[in-house]
Amino acid sequence: MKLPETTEWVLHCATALAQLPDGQTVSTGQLAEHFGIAAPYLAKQLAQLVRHGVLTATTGPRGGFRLARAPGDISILEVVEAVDGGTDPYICREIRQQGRGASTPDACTEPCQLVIIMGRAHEAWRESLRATTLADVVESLPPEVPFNTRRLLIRPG
Amino acid sequence: MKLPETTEWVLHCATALAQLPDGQTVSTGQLAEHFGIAAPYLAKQLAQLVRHGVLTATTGPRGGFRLARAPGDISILEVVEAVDGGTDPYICREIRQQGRGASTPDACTEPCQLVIIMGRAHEAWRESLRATTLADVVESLPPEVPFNTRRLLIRPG
DNA sequence: GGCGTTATACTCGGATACCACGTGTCCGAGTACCCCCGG
DNA sequence: CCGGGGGTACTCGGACACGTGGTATCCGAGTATAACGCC
Repeated sequence: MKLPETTEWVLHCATALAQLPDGQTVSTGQLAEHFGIAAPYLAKQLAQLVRHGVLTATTGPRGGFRLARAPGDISILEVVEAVDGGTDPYICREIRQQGRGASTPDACTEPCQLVIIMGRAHEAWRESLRATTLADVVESLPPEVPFNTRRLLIRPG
Repeated sequence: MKLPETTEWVLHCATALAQLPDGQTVSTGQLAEHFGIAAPYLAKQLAQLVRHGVLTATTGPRGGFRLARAPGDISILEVVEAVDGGTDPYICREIRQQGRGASTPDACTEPCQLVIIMGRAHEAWRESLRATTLADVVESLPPEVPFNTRRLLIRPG
């Protein structure tokens, strides 16, 4: 079980955007250079965040990405599931109804116990990520980090 | 983020083994036929469980697999991590120390906040799965299921 | 009839191909800005 | 000096190859069993 490698990218990008003044846009190229990662692939992931309503994109000169809402209204879960897809890691193919030991259909009115258990665990994971917002992350950073982020990402002019 | 498809296989196999009398062994072929799945690939996964100390294997005629410990001492987490590998889904490559916006090393004495958040969520997931044992699963099954399992998996002779 | 030996058949374990999804890259469509020209 | 129009350069968005890890399969090593022959 593993998340896409780009999860770290988008989390850091979202955190960086949360440190900027409202309405400030940052382009893919800026973010890629800021973190030392491949720009085209990053663009693909940021587009995914736009599609899920986490970011807002602006085209043209001085365009780029910005948070779609206030940092306090965007949970880590939203960012992670936007890039990952948000599908349940455990999928039940109802093998209890297959093969020689298949249960009768009337014994399967209740969902499989294992699905319930795995689902509870996944929901615990989601709940844990839902409890933290981008604002919380920014709050817990060393004070000099937001200062540097603003200095480096706010475009001259 | 997704678990191997075989996770469902091994969970059901472990549950089935937990329904049998102590010491009773079941071969790969029996389990494969019981659930209607591919035998060779299932064997590979069961070997994985043996390597992680969840099952015990016996070779030769009337051999096969059985639980390594009592059902009440084997958690769902053990089974899942045995087949999945148990690695953290989120891996931190420390991109905060890379690129133009790299933080100074002395600002990185504390681990990245995002790692902590993601780690907490993963631990919540693990804790949820650790709380349930195979005995709990068997307990919650309809009464006729263990009866049928024993009837079908205990070998004649 | 009892015991030792041998042959057998059944079991697991590791090594070997195949395929899908994540990874990485590119080029085209669209738009806000800026400059230039005319009034 | 002011307003409008066109060009330009910058931006995002979708379409196109590549590689790694999960999926699927096979065959060989090892062992408890069972039969058989001998004592």
